[in-house]
Amino acid sequence: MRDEQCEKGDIGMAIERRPLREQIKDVLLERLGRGEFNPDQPINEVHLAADLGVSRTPLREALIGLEREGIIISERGKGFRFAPMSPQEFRDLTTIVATLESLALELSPPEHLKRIAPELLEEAHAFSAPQAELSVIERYDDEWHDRLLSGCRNDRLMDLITTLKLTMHRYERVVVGDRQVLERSAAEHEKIAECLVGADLPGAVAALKANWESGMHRILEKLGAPEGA
Amino acid sequence: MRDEQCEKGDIGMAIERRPLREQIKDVLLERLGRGEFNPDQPINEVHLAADLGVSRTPLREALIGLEREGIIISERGKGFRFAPMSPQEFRDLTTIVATLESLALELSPPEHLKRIAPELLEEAHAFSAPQAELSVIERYDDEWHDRLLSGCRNDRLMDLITTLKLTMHRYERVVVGDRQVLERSAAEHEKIAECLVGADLPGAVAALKANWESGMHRILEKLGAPEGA
DNA sequence: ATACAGTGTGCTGTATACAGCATTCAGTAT
DNA sequence: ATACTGAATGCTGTATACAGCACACTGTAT
Repeated sequence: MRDEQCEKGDIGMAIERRPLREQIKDVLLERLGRGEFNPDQPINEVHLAADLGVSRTPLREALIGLEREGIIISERGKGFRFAPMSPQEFRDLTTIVATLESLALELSPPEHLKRIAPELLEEAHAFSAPQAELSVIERYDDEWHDRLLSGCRNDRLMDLITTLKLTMHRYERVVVGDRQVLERSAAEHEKIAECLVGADLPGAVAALKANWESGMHRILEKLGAPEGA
Repeated sequence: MRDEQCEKGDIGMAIERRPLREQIKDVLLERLGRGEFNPDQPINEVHLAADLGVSRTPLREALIGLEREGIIISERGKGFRFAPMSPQEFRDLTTIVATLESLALELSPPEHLKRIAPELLEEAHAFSAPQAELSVIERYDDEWHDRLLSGCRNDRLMDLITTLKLTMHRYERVVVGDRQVLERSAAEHEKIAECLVGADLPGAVAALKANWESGMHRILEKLGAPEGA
């Protein structure tokens, strides 16, 4: 952790100082994304702080920061733990994010959507190309959605979507690397983009919601969860 | 702060121990609601901790907890401050909450809505009654909306709505006590309830959104903000 | 008068210490 | 063997200490 800090005194380099708690949050999220922590796993502050090379104080502050994002839960006397995962939670989150992304799309200026629609379509096509590298594919979905919503000027909404997606990434990791699943995703992106090219916003919104709905089913299937509510 | 803790050893009383940081959060929210803190006001941790009778550590933890809820902002080297208020932020939040409440209403079981619709209508009428006490009126809006959405079983959605409303209460305090404004609110509640009594969910959703929209305009007017985006 | 450098002060961010709590283990009674 | 009680241990939540930073003020140069 300390090795990653910028060296003080370098000339010409903008020194960005971030609180340790923010840096710790990033590291924990990265490790979580790599599967180093399990759902419902208790966190031993002393051990983890030693592992990260910091004292317990900024670690606790980082964990409290992640608590509100649904990634960590805490209970007095028992400390912090990684949040459990459940199919119901995933359904709940998907419903919310689909609605919020749809809202962001609706709030986007039409001229902006008109401008980016061809790029979005081209990228959906490119993703389907068999020569695309798998490591590129894995990040494709988030970036495509980011670009789709890049016109939305409601800052709180975009912040909220980002935060909620952080929580959902724990579930999505189940399907990373499944090429067939991601190809279906690209076909759905094409559908959305085609609607935008044709200036059919309601159609695009409906296709976006369908994209989330089918994505939810794919992941629930992988989790071995029943389809019902 | 310490005087508010339960005495250890009382017989027959369930001892609920909550971390100090959670208790501090509650106190800060209450004081904020009473107008004791101003938007954009810096927080002196040493002074505030002394004022609350605790050490800086749980206060910092509480502030970090409130940061995610948009009530506090922090910057390295400058500490914490109460979030500024801006008409644009209020617009953004209102748009989000209106959408999320509408989603919650749509997710509510129809039989539940059918059952509570008459109560909702009755309460909207009761609110219009001139004999209602002003202090009762002030809490009316939140409680009415809570009951309206009491059938929604998406826990994350309800949690999110509650959180976002915490942030919005800073703005709504501007109009508390304005009887005329709140009477218009009740008329809008009646309209929503009437749609539910008539099993017209789309109509209720539209009326709910209109309720938020007009509420937004009322508050923006009070803030002296222009109507444009 | 204005601009710049240095110093002092108060505050912030983090490390460490300590008291209390939750859990586990050992000993005793039935 | 099982149940209960008390002690030990590890961990959590909070208090305190300390180093570094941000800002205001003072003195000096132009």
